[in-house]
Amino acid sequence: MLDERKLAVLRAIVEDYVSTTEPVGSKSLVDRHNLDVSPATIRNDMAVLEEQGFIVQPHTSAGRIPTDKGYRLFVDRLSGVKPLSSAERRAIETFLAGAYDLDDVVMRTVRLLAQLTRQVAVVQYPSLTRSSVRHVELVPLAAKRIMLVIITDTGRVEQRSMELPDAAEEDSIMHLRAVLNACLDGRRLTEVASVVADLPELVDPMDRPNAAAVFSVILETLVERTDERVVVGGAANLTTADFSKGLREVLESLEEQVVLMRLLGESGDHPSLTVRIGAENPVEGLRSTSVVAAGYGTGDQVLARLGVLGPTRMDYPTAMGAVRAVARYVGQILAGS
Amino acid sequence: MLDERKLAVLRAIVEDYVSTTEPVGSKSLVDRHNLDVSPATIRNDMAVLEEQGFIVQPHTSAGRIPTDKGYRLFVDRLSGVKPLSSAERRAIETFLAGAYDLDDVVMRTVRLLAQLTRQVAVVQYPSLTRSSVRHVELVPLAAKRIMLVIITDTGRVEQRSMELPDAAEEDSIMHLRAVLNACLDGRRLTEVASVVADLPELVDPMDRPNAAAVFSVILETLVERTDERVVVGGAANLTTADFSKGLREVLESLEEQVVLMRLLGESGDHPSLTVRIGAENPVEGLRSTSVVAAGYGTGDQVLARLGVLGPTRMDYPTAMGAVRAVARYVGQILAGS
DNA sequence: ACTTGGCACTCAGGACGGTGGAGTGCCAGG
DNA sequence: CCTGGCACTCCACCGTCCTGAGTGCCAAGT
Repeated sequence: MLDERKLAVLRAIVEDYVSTTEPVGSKSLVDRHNLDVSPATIRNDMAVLEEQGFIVQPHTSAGRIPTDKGYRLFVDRLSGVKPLSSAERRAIETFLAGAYDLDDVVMRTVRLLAQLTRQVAVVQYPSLTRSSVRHVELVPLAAKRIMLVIITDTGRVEQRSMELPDAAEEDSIMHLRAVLNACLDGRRLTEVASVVADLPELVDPMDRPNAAAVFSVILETLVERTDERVVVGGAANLTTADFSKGLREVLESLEEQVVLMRLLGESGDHPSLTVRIGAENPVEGLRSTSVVAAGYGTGDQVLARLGVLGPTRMDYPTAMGAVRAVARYVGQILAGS
Repeated sequence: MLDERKLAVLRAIVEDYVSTTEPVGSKSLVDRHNLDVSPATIRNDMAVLEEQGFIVQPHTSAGRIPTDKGYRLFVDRLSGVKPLSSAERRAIETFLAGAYDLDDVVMRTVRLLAQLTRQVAVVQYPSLTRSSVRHVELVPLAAKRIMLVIITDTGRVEQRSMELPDAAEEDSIMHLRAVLNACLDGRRLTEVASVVADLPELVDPMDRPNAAAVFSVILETLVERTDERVVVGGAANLTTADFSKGLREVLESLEEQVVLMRLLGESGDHPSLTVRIGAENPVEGLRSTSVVAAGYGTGDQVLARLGVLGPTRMDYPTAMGAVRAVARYVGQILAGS
């Protein structure tokens, strides 16, 4: 149905349109790429491609531009993942190696991705539900007020200050802390709920009310709160691509955590590259953008996802290369700390 | 030099221009506001105002628009701070009251400000240098690796994972932790440097190398690192105001922490409202924007600053009202937690 | 059965020119 | 010092024309 040349034509159209931002016509195609046929032939091919829905013309007698479906075919069958230059690889390594903090890693990653791809970068913090507890700390702040700090093996630190029902002695808080650490240390967060249910028995009856309060906050923080943090960077890159009035819509979407999560793909269990093009996108208002995302993690374990967002007219091979490479390096960094 | 009426004219011009985005002429001025004079008179006044540099015409025979100097005069002498409606006050209260976390407070504040003013909101985290230590926690992660967590009285939690020179027993870490808390608890961060200098003597000689490492990281984190965190929200509001191509520049500036700090005003010791108009702005690239900022804190203590950023053509009275009100409420919330 | 050159056709976008209207500056008279 | 009148300026808008890039189709060639 689509012979070899027609595919080549589609590829050429995508490439040209991405680099020039202008509808591409049969003439300019033949001399830019060395297709050994005449413009007329190309026109026939283009007519077919258009009929099949891979390209359209913005108006009669203008060049063609790819449709979402066209990009999809391009990504699936016509283009590979462009590997980074060695200079870029080194840049990534040195840039990420300097980080000393989970926050810092995430921040640097966002900047890096944005700079590498000249698109908007989106990085999700290592998922809470996939990490395990490394330490629980209770810090007395006032008579009836403590701060709860939970540290995970991925380096995430969740903190929450809370009111206690009863005034508590330093001792009883320390005891509670010991119990918590003994029972929760090393547990996957998904197990926490069941473990916590059994805890009250281990606590001095006097302290039960306080303990119960703490337990419920722990559950709230670790289990119920799905709020996975997401960081965005490089929004300035949106100005290059003219979304005309849609820009506002895009910027607004980027400020909503929930939207960003859906964007990266809630499933996200496999580390491979995911590409969502235009209307494939689950988010209303980002229907004119594409997302290239990948999971990252330590070893085989996928902790979270990261990616870039840009206009559907995006340099997919490069974006995919950058996302994949960065995801790998971030995984290494996290594994090593 | 500028009589009463000329000032009224300037005020009217600013108000009209802000609300319509269009140059305002003598005719439309007289019937919109009830100045009891003829357009011709107004024209004379406008000629004077223009000569003095308060207004300009974009081109001959168009209306006038205010200059930075004009806005400055408007803010200083012609407009008060518009108090919020009671509905807005209630909205602020309920919205902020729901926060359970410093992070949460900051995030909510940003959203609130952005929504209230329809501008870009900028909120700085409570300054480290102005807070005091409430607790220091050392969490063993591996044989030679610990996580250092510092909690301040403003609710900020700074964390940092670090490598130790020697493997350390749980005991010696707990001891170090006790020493640190005994000596640092309640200290202003500015005092930390001198206190830490005396610490090594209190530590078992065996543990000195590890202790030294920890101390130096504490200093790095609390003292040397000026990196005050700043959060931005409502960037989508920039699209309404047409900066044309300057938009990219503005967005880029907003992604740089350092720039944002300078924007809010590094001085920032007084809690009162600060307005920076156009070229008054210290930041290259934000010369076409204005910033309305205020300090916030608990009681008389200024912890940090927050504000909004928008085009010079901005509704100053409203923005000032919102910023002032939000700053106060945030102070209250922080004081109460 | 493709490919090719030729040809007529379409249409967005830039250049040109005219017009209307909002706004101005200036002046002479109240 | 204010005011009405008047001539002037120039942007924004509108229709027109024109050009060029690009197309679809067809008939001829391989």
